[in-house]
Amino acid sequence: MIEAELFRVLADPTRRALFERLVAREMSVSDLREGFSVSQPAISQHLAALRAAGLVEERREGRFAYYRANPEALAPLVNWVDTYSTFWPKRIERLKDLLRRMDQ
Amino acid sequence: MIEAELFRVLADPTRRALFERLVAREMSVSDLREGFSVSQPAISQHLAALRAAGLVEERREGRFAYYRANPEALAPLVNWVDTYSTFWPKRIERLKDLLRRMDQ
DNA sequence: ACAAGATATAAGTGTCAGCTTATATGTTGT
DNA sequence: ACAACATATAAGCTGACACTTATATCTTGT
Repeated sequence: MIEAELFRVLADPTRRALFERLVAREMSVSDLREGFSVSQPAISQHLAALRAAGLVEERREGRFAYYRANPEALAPLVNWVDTYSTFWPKRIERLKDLLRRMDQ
Repeated sequence: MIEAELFRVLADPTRRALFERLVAREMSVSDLREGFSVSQPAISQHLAALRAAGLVEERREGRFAYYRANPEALAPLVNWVDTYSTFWPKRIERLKDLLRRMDQ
């Protein structure tokens, strides 16, 4: 049942987009605001939700707050998906492609 | 963006539980009702949502409706999870090992 | 034909999540 | 010290959604 919070938190598109951007690189709240049409408090609230789920971590530096993704927190979701995605062959091919792309 | 509907539909715990039971085996709506505290219409509504997302399929037989899971519909979710959990270094190694073993 | 059964749809309701504006808290530079 | 800045928190509003009961639709057995 541990995946419940992850599903709930990641169900929101804005929150998913924030997480995705933070996987690429660490960013401040102001950085994150760019490209989103919501207010700064909304961003902060989403970050708090992601943080409560362990999906992002915060590093404070003066008046700035830098956030970065913690993909390991996806583990329960990965487990769930692995359990129920029984169509392995295609998935293996996709994983190979993915790893090839990342090796460069 | 294709994973959006999957996240939304699977965010509901009751719906996830229904899907999980239907992965194990095909069941009628009445069968599914057992173990849940919600009404029959609620079950039907959840099944309709799962069906719209392609996560379950229906087979009619007389006055019965038999549902079964279609795990392949998880593909976009699997893809998303793989994309972002691959940034988890240990998972990369695990996946590489897995693929090496499967190449033989 | 009709009653009982299985499921779906309709309509209404309450709750909650995400949004907003306003404000608080803490920090930096002058 | 104070103004500007970066972020967080508070409070209130609104829409979406999961639920309910009531009813419709279709099927089966007598």
